[in-house]
Amino acid sequence: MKLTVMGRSGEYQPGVNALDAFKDLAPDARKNAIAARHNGKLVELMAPLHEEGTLEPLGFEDEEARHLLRHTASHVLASAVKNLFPKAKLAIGPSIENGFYYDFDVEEPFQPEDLARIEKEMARIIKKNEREERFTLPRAEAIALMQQRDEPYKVELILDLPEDEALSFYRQGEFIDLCAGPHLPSTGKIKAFKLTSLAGAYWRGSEKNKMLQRVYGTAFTDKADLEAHLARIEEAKKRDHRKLGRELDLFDLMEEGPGFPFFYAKGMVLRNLLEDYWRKIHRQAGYEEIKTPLILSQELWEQSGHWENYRENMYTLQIDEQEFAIKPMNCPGGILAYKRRLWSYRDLPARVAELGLVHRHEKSGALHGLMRVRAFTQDDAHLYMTPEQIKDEIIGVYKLEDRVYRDFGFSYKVELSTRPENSIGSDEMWDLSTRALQEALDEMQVPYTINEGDGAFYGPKIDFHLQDSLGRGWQCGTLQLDMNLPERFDMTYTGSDGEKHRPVMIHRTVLGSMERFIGILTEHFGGAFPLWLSPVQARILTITERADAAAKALKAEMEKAGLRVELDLRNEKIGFKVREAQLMKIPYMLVIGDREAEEGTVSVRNRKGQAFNGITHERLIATLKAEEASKATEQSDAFE
RNA sequence: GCUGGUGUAGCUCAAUUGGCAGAGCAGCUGAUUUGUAAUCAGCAGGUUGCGGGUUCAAGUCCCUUCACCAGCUCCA
Repeated sequence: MKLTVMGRSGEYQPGVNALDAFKDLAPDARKNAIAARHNGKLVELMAPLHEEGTLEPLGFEDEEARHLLRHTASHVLASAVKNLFPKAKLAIGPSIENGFYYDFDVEEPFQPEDLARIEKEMARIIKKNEREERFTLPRAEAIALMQQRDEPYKVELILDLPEDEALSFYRQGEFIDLCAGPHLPSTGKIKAFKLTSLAGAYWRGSEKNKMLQRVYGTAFTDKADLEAHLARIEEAKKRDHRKLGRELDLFDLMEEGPGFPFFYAKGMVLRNLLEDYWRKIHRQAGYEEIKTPLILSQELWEQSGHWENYRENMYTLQIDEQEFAIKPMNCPGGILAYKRRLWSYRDLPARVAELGLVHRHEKSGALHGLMRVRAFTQDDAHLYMTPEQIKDEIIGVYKLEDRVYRDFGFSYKVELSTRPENSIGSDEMWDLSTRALQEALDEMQVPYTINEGDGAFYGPKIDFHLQDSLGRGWQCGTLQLDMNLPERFDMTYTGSDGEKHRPVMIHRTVLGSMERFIGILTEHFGGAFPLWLSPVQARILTITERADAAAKALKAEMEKAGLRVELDLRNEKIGFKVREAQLMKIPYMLVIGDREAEEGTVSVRNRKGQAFNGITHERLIATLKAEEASKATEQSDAFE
């Protein structure tokens, strides 16, 4: 049979493997190959091939090959753990983005010091360059083997696999694991690895199950790549919004208010700028704005279904012997506002926005800076429409979301979440709503993934996910289609036929919550916000006190133009003042000494460290105003 | 909520086998009037997260609790 590698062909017996074919046809590529693609399909290098066709060597740069290498690394980890802790039971150990993990059931949880020991043992296994040998067994023998080796979790896994299939195993020295593969031919290809952390993780991801011990690690073919990866993580930690929030005096959390963030003066400037922007684009998109109460009666929450489905997350209180709850969502209040009067089909669609402060009792372990808090302001909106208007309204919301994320320079991922277990409403309603969302996405040709069973209890939803500095995804925008609450609250509008009809409702957010969005923004820009969002846009630095008058005059002039300016008149050296302004990531430092005071100019230094001398006040203000209006994320070089 | 880890001055971190709680930065005072990332000197700053226990003696060992960090679960 004929195999072609990078344009060169050769004749082979069926059962030849990729390693042998590369030896003849692509000896150079063989060295870096950690896997191969055979007629478009990923194969391991030692797997016998039975079909003729093309064979492509895959190095570490290939994503699938990378996963394969790290999957083998997870086997090395498991085999090292079994050597050191013979009683450890194996659970699962996949490759993940940027690394791998393996879950173990051990009597004593691992300690951080254990990682070094395990790493040492892994290094020994890698040095021995043990072969990964695949073999298959019929189901009964597979179960017997795993029982004999005392691996109850593996037995449980086998019992869930199809009954008529042979099961594949990999042997690596003494170590044997139930595994679909594919793998490296031998452990020696793992040239650089590191165990990064320990954590608990529930067996099969359910908190009803036992908590196992998870060991995380990462692996590369090159030491330098590993170093670079670890350095990148260190660098990303410097962008952590919790650190920057404190350093830049924007916001913080205190022990006295777990999950209840403080916003300081500068953080509020940023927040108010965001709100200004938000109000403007919503006005343009045909929304009106309302505000509903923080506290509403328990009865209302019973009617909405929140009491039944969301109760453990709600804060409650008693007023004059009546039960009330602090709102965890804005919809019931919005619905009451809708029901205050009669509606005509001519009034629809109605788009009603609300910056609504909600409180939710999140579990203590879930809290995370501004990303996951217990009190947050959703940039909520409720859209009421006739069934015919659904698709257009979904598209309208989607376009608004897309436009906003673009304005901030974010890329995002879209997920469609379907009916969860605890839900209200009929099957038909769920079908209809889910299909409407799907059709709208398809019509706009938006790529999305489906998140089965992750919808709101009252309807399916489309979620928009943004990433933080460490690549963790956070849901910000959401678009939820709801045919249930209109039913529950008996919402109506009068149609052209004079009859009462049921409106359809969309719940949506764009930023998600002001808090989370500010957290993401802070990390995205590493605290160096674009000029239009910078709490302080410029700081005037004097060389000596002889420049004080000129500095004050410039500040007044800039403030008149609507710019946010600070003055640093302290008796300090200019280098010191520059350093402090730089650390606060202030976009423009305006230096005034004797020369500038006399000429009526400034020396402009931007955040990137470039300095421009002899800039007139008019030019300075005009340039800054232009950069601000453009919403540019890069600093202006118009001073050159 | 669960598993593991960590809590020392406003911030970043020291403190040997249990033996007098310390440094840098920030703050205050004084001197210095300075040209693009740290001027010098002095002063002050603490129930070592909270509560209990062991001990002649606890930042250090034990228990409880709170908060934070990583992950799991759950979610904007």
